[in-house]
Order: sequence, then C-alpha cells, then structure tokens
Amino acid sequence: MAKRGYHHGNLRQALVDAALELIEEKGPTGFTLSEAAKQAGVTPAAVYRHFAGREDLIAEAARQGYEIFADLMDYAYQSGQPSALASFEATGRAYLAFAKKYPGHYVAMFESGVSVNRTPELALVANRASGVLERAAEGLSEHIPPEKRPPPQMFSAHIWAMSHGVVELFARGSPGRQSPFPPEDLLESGIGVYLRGLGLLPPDG
Amino acid sequence: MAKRGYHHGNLRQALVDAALELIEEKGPTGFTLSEAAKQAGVTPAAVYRHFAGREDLIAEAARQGYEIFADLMDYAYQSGQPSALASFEATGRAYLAFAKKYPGHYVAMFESGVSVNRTPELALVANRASGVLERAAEGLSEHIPPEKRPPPQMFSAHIWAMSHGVVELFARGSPGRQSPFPPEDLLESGIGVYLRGLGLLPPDG
DNA sequence: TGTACATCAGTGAACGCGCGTTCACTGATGTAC
DNA sequence: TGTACATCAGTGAACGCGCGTTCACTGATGTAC
Repeated sequence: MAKRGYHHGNLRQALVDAALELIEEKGPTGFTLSEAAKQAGVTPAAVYRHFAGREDLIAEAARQGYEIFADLMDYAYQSGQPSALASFEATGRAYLAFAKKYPGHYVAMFESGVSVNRTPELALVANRASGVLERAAEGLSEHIPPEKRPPPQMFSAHIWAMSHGVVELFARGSPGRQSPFPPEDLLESGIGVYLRGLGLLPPDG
Repeated sequence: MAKRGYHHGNLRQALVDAALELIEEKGPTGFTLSEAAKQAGVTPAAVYRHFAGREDLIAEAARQGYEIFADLMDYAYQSGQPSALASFEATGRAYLAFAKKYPGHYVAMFESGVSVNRTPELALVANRASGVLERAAEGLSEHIPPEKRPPPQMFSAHIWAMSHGVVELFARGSPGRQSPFPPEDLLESGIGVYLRGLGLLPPDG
C-alpha cells in the first residue's frame, strides 16, 4: 500500500480506508478531509480527483459498509436455512457482529448523518440490507397462525431496533455508560424473550 | 426574555436554551458556541462568564435533560403503581415521549458525545434516571418464579435498548430511513411481545 | 527499440471562513454611608 | 435622599488555527508511430 513515487496507485480506496480509520477513532465529527488526505500520504487537493468533496467521501465509506453489511446478513440468513427460526436468529446476531468488526463503517452508516437517499446506489444497497432482515421475518411469520400474525415488517423493525439499541448503548463506547452484561448475551437473551413472546419458542426459559 | 440594556438578566439559562435549539436543529456537530451566543443576543466572549467553554455548555444542557428525563420516568413509574406491570409499561412509553418532546435535550444527552462521567452531578442525575427503570424492572421480576427469573437489570437493559433503537431509527429523522409504523405503535407492540415472552402477559395477541 | 506526445494524478500555494478563546476595557447595577 | 464606590456582566478587537475548496502547474505513465 506504500505510495510509489508521484502516482499513488490506488488513492481512491486508500482515502476511503483512511476515512474509515479516522471516523472510527474520532467519530464522524472529528473526521476531516485534510487529515484523511494526510494519512493517505497526499495533499488535500488530491482528494478532489476522486471525490466531489468531504460528504462524498463519507458517503462512499458508508456505501461500502452497507455492501459488507448486506453480504453478512445474507450469509447469516443462508447459514440458518432451511430453518426459519435459525435464519432469523442468525441475522440478529450478524448485526451486532458487524458493528463490532467494522466500527468505522458502522459509524459512517448510522451516525455520520449521511442520508441513505444521498445517491441511488447508496439507497439501493441499504435496501438490500434491510431486505434480508425482512425476508427472514417473513419466513418466521409463516409459523404463526395467520389470524394472529403481525406484519413481518414489524418483527424486523423490533429486532432491528433492539439490535441497534444494544450496539449504541452497550457495545460501542457510549462514553461512561456500561452494561453489567456482555452485549452479545444481552442481545441473544433479548431476542430469545421476544421470540418466546411470539410463540415461536417454547415458553420455558 | 428580551435583554434589557447592557446586562442580560439571565444569560446563563438563555445560552443553554439557545444551545438546545441549535443542537436540535443542526445536530451536535452543527452546534457552535458563537452561534449560541449570537442567538442569545450576546458576544461570544460573554459565554465565558458562565461556562468554561463549549463542552461545558453542552454538558449543562445534557444535565438539564437528564433531570427532566428522570422526573418524567419517575412520574410515569408512580402513575402505574401499585401495578408493577403498569409501572413498567409506563416508563417504557415515557422514554419515547421524552425523546419526542425534548429533542434538543435528547441529542445533547445521547448523541453529543459528552461523557456521562464528565462531572459528578451529571453522573448522579444520569444514574437517577436509569435507576427508575431498574426499579420498575425489579418490581416486575417479582412476578416471575424465582428459579427462572433473569436479573432485573437485564430487563431494563432490553427495554432501554429497544426504546433507544426505535427512537434512533424510526422516530428522530434518521435521514432517509422510515418505518411503515408509527414509532409509538412499534414500541408498544415490541414491549408487549417482550412481556409476553417473559410470561407476564397472557400468551394471546 | 526508441522517440514524441497525450493523458491525467498529484502538487503547492493561496483563498476566505468561522471557529474557540484571551484580554484589557466599560458601563450598568446595587450597596454603604 | 443623594453621592461614592465596588462589583462584575458584557464588549469588541484580536489571535492563531485548521478547515474545505480552487487553481495553474508539473511530472510520471503509457501509447502511437
């Protein structure tokens, strides 16, 4: 990855990588285009050969994050098949795993203030990600008697909300706040209780 | 609240109010000390008569938020008594209600990056707030047979996480993202399923 | 294989800006006599 | 009631800073002949 002479080789991706590191370190606020350029061994002006500006760079980092995220969710979903229950649980776990493994991407996606509708590609891949979760919820909802079956989008929203909340409050360094439980256990048990509430798990603990 | 002549009257609180408005409008990133001063009708330098600096002003805004938050939670808890279930559900709803009614405070508390341990008073009032939720969870856990009773801090963490997730993802303008359901319904139904999972509500939907 | 040339990625200097913070000051207020 | 004075909240000018962005440029690369 060392720059070789005047031309960098793959500056575009090097800038995204630098941005991700900086966002992870200092939060979306602390990230500056100039610093990302410096970290990539390049003048700030060089950034404009590859991105329209600061926002554009963050959006690309977020886009790559959604790409990874969607792949991860999809893989988790597949790995649980053909059991609808296993698929659903796996996608729930994948959310937390993603947040832990790719904190820079996570922040760029969910805390940087970049709109998901900023570009068509971004919207597309974000929809792909949430689509996986919804599909998992649909599969699961077929095991509930139709007359008492809530809309599957509601499940996925519930699980998504709980996952997101666990990540924000207890996994990422929400400064000074801490849980007495590991976030994985918290999410696992929370989802367990929830599924029991839907009658999809035996009522015992 | 209009300033009367050279002296302002109650500049300290006016600055906090201005900060809250700006934080609500532009997010914690967009907030600047200078702009808050301007909005209060005063020179930026005047701020330093009342606060050590920018961070200190945000921390005070957050502190006032936690104060209101704790009061609200406490009131909700009391209003549900003597039913443990009603108390618990009311505190869950209070979380969302707070986020909607006091968005500036909410952002200062949870999205500004100010550590809850920044000052002793801040830590104290934050603990008071989460203490209410834990107390509600404790009361509820007594209705579960002891041998299959999870620690009450775990409930409160689950509910807190789901509430926070609903707020972040579906209630506040998480830009471009939207739920097909009103956040209140989402949270209400989510908590309902969860309590059913604990055996604290009848299993029917 | 060697030379001329087009392409274009990165340079470096410059810009205007608003920021947070400092400082010596000034003028309004309220109290003591 | 009137005057002298201490207090201190707010002024306004100044600072150094790093930011994002622009511009004319330069030098490395790779292709055509």
